[in-house]
Amino acid sequence: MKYVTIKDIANALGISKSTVSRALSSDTRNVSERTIRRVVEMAQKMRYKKNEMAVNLRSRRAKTIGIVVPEAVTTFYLQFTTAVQRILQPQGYRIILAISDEDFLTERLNFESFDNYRVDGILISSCHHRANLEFYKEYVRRCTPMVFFDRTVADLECSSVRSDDYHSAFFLVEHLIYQGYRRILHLAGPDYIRNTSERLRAYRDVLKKHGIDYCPELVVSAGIDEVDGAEAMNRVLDAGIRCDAVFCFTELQALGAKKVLQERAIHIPSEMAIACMSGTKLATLVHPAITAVEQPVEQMAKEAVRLLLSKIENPTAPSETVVLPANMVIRSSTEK
Amino acid sequence: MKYVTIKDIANALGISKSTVSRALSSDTRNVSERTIRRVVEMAQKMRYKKNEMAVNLRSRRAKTIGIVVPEAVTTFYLQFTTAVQRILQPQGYRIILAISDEDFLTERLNFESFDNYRVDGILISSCHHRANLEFYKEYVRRCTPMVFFDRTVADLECSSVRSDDYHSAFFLVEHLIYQGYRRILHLAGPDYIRNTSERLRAYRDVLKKHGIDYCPELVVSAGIDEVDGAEAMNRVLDAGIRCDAVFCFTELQALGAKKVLQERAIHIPSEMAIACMSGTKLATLVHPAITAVEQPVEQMAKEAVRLLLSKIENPTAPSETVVLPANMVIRSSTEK
DNA sequence: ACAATTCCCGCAACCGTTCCCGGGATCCGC
DNA sequence: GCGGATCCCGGGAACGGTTGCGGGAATTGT
Repeated sequence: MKYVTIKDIANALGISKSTVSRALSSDTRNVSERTIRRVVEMAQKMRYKKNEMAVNLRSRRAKTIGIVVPEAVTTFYLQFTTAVQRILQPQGYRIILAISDEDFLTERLNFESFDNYRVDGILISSCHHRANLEFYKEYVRRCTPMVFFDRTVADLECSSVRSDDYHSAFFLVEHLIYQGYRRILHLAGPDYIRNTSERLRAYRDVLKKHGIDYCPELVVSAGIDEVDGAEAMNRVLDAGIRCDAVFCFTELQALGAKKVLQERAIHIPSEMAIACMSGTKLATLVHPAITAVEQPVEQMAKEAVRLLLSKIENPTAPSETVVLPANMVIRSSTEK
Repeated sequence: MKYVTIKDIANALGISKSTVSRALSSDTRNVSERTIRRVVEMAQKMRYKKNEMAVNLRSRRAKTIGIVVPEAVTTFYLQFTTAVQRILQPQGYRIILAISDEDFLTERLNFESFDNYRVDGILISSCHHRANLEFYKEYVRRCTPMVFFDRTVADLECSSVRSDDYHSAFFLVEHLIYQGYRRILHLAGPDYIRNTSERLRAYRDVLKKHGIDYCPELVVSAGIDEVDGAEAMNRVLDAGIRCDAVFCFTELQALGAKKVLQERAIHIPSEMAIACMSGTKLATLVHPAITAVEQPVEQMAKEAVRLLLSKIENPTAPSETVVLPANMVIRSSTEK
């Protein structure tokens, strides 16, 4: 458990620790080949491991990126994290992941912890787009390198990456209409997520475009997970509200709703279509597979990393907002 | 971007940095109440944030736990991580997560990186139970506090936590038999995962117990994910191999197999039952819901943390192997 | 009034590494 | 043989905290 230090190596070889340090970073013009060989061999023999903490303190760079995600139930954030890791690991960065568990106080704690730890930069998907606004602003003011992704925040002078929610929602709903569905139920998201209003706006705009009246009873607020989706679906059916398609805010909602439909022996898609935003592999795994809008995870990770690295290099660089197109994948749940 | 240090506070107040340090840790018997108040106020005003790296270096403790997981596709490891975080965060620990992506070289890199970083302890689920054996042994020999969980490793003098694979697999297969299924297909796991042989052994033992002949063609190796499961299922059906139930190594395999069955209009569970190990919420979300063995995640996290903390306190403490019972949840996919 | 104790605070070393600076040795050219 | 460049190496100050030790001032006891 006692770790060997460069001082130990220096003593063993009877040279100074500065030389050892230089030898280990193979600074060829300041230390002879022979010495390098001797040091490297001794380091190997003594099983020396560089203490990263000391390096970080000295260099004032942690070589670490923090990622704050709202939850770890959906695989989306993990795919994102994995993608970021694949890009940044070869560049010598460590990735720290913190899960806010949909609680904005935990999120704040996680964020502060990263900052105390002097990470080089932070990627964050906010779990509440208003509650922590002032908190974020403070960090933005202090030029902490940070980039929002997926669940971004309005009114903030900060780089962000998200997919084009409005248009993809628009196309998705319009697809339902083209398939002949008319009374489209919308399981909306909670109001603390910014995307909720975007998707609702798209929904209304599509109806207007196609001359369909907007019925308030066809829009129900339904949380984000499968329990929320199932409950909402049951409420609607029990209330006798007539509809022939469901447009869900999340994939989990859709799975919950789908299960309710199947248990009630309502056939998908002939009696009721189902489609959702935020689709992942899950939507393809079930039967029937669900038509969904999928976020371009890899692409988002790539852009987020690019923006973050640019902020790290120059904290006062102008912010950038990247909006990526999302893919709509049509599957059997909406093919009449 | 320039962070305030205790030295800055000391200068601003015209006192020494030792006093500031003591005041900030509210060392009441070595610094006066008045000074503490002045320091705390000034710290607040100057937006001082303690540099954790410096503290760690000095105290020689990173107050950090590293978790190495094989993949982040299944939610199991994230639930585990979330659970660990919930236990350890209140105790002032940070959690670092590294994803090996089922690659043992990446795993090695991740592990070494944690060690270089002098984390207090490491929780690891191995992605290959043989490839890195010598590597692990070296760390065990050096008394690095580490605990294996879920995918554990044999022949290693190290604490570990896993669920009782053999018995739960046994019960699961036996359940199929009690339901009247006789020709049970086993989609086995890859041989680099230790559990593969355990589950296969259980499968054979159940058959023997019930006097059913073991047919080699009913055991096919099938990777771990849904693509593997679907391919294997297709191969078996195309080869005309007769069976009336499928016992899957993983949940994803089961979902892949289930999809193939449904696409071929083979009814579940009347024509073919399906059951799997490593079940999560996913198994409940699909229709019909899949009978599965679920690992006691929270319990595993609790035990893993307990074992790890004990190793951290006393690195030479004797190792312990904890085997927890897993739950079998019977669902409609196996009810004839 | 004086010794003993208590109370605060500053000095300086330390954690393990990097890196600037300076100095001795060797080499080259003239 | 001498000035200057080049090559290696050691000393020591950082990075930002914590902590043992010691000392001066204030308080207490007799």
